[in-house]
Amino acid sequence: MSSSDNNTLDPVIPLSQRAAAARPMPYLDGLNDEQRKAVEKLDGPVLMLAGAGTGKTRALTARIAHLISTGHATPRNILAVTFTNKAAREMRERVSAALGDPTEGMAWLGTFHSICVKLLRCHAELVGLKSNFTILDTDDQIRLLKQLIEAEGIDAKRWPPRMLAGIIDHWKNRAWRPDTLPAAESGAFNGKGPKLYALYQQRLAALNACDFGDLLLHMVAIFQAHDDVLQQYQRQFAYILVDEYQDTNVAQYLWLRLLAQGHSNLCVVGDDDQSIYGWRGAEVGNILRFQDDFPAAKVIKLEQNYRSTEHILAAATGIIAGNEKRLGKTLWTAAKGGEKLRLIGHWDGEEEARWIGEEIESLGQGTRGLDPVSPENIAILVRASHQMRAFEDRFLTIGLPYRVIGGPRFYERMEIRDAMAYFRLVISPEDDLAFERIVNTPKRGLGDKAQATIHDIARRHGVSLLQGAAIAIEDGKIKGKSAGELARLMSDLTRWNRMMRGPLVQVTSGSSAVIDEDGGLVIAEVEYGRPEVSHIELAETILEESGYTAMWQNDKTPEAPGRLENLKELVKALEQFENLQGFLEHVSLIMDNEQEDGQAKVTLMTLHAAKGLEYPVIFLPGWEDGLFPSQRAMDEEGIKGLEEERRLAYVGITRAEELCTISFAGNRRVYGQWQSQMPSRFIDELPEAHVEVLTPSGLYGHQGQRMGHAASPMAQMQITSDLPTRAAQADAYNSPGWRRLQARQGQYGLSQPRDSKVAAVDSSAVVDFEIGARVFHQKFGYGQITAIEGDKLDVAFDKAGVKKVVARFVVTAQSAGDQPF
DNA sequence: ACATCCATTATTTTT
DNA sequence: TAATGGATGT
Repeated sequence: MSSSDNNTLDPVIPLSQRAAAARPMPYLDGLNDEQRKAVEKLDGPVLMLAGAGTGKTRALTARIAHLISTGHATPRNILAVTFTNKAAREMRERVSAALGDPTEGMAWLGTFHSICVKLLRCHAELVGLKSNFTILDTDDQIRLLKQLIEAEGIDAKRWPPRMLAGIIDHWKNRAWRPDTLPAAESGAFNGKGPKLYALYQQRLAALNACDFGDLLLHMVAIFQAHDDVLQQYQRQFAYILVDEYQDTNVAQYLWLRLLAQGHSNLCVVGDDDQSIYGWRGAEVGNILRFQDDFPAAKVIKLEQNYRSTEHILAAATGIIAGNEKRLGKTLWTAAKGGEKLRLIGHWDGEEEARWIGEEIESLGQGTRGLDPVSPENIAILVRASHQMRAFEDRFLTIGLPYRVIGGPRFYERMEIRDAMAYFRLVISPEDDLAFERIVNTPKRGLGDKAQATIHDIARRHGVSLLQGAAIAIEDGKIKGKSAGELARLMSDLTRWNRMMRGPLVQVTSGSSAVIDEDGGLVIAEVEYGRPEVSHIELAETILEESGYTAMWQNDKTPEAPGRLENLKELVKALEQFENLQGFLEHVSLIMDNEQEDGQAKVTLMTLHAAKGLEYPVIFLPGWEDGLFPSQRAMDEEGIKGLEEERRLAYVGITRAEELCTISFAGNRRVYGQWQSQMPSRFIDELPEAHVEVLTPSGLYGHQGQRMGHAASPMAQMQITSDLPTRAAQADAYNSPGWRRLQARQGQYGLSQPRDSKVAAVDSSAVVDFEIGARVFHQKFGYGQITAIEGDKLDVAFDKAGVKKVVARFVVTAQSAGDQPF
């Protein structure tokens, strides 16, 4: 927008805006037309459909900058919601950069949860909480549920607390409270679900606590029941922006709708094709229905992709086209050329890992005319985390540095949670869950019996467990060594609490009477200002004096040093906070602990964890039916599940900038059992014109020989015939792609299983098998054919049991020499 | 109260 | 296979 335009601006545009338009808006530079529309359409509902790699974060941050710099809103009038802290942080940084000014304000940029905590602390009393309520994490939640289940006399083994937690979570995602639970849910958890849900909520209220789901649910309840509060925030949040809208659940949807009601200045950004969290309550319907909810909505599609080559985009587009319910977008790129997506099959999972390891090494050298690729530009994306093991094993043996993203979060680790329980108990002595966690950690001789006693007494007196413990000792219910240890713990807690609150200074004149924490009357004056020690020193003291550090120092298990390391990390993390309270306040919501040591590493993660990320080189292993798409997703959710899996495939492929390699294995160990695998049905959905098939170094040549670099140019070929588009068809081995792969292997004279004494089975050999014939399989050993279906055989193996195997993985026993190796 | 053994059961995960 | 958790034994 050049300044000369100002004079010709439509007079309808307010002066403020015209004046503002005269100011430089660098954040608008370089936006494409669609992005720009999304940025400039500030009022009214906007649905920004942003495909992968289309610069949505850029558009979103520019929009915020535009809102502010045109004077439409001040930072505190903008509500910007994300799903993860990482996304929030990133957005905050980019808004600051766009405005060329460290954003003061933007107080309401954060995750759904962090924003709700903030709001709920102000209005907690409206849902029967105190504003200092604690937030339970999954672990606390499960322990609490377990108690409730057992109290109901239900067998916790048949009806595991985890399951109930899942059910309650699901209900909360749907914004169902115990009193509004649909009748259809009454049978949940053996019919006890609804009752336990109600009990659980009661228990939470009594503990002055809530879980993650409650944060939203309580706010929705408050907004629904207290119009004045709702109106206050409707006025305050004049403009609302939501990132990853396709991931919102019902509760989040309701929350947003309540807030946006009225002004409707709601801009949601998302991609229905990247909705991969249905299993945890996300409703794709929210984004699909947006135009119905807000008929005036302006829909803007961002389709120009700035990330990937045209082949990669075409492959992704081909895959996602298999889904029915879509808003419909087609990614395109201005950049031409690049590598086709590569496809390769392997004998088994280990070979797949070996091949990828070698491929990464050779990419590092620069191969196939590509520039050398450093490991940090490479990621391996798996469907399920157990698939990572093969890669870790392999990378460890070849010394390839890697990092794993995901896995248990820092603050979920046992030692971190223990330490935090100590802190919690120091701060709030009535935190029963924290007390339970650490009474006997380290061991203080307080076993089940002693703990039950304390529980009992506390309940009878209607006091906290800590106070109950004191009574138990006084009454002599706990005696001897245990009593001594317990008393020591209690006095320690009191002492640490004093250290935290600062010294009590005796005053000679003008003294005042104060009731102290233990209920005693003291003549004292609290000196505000400096506590005796910093919260960091206090934390160290607590861990030291409680014997917690010593416990791990004496532990001889291999993970003990790591745990001590983590404790040090924890203490270090405290530096970012003013005090322990501040730390605990935020730790349950914030704290993704990703420290880098600067070494270039290959990244290993799940497809889910990869959403939003991009890498020049991506490997997508394990594309086998049952693994990916996951059997369970298909069994439990049917077509819906399959479509979500397909979106996952789409997400995976679109992470790649330059090179994307999909692979699968013919055999894989599943739960310790070797299983014959069929290539993923998604493989045949790839548009062949954009795929290059790499002949495996040998579906049979799995052992011994290192064939140099497996992707030798000689072995490359391209598919030229048509792949029919087909929906899920059971037998992938009949697919043209697979048949061609087979044919090619024959042609290139692949090596045989080392232990087999015969030539490769050509495809005509399939018909030679008969029921009852004795056969040999490289992995399963010898066995007898019990059934033949097309090219799949049911074989009763001598050792491995009955398996369905593909005929080409089997040779006749005679030709193999029917002797065990 | 603690150690050891056996049975069970296996996605995806943020807050 | 391998990790976990609960029951059993010392």
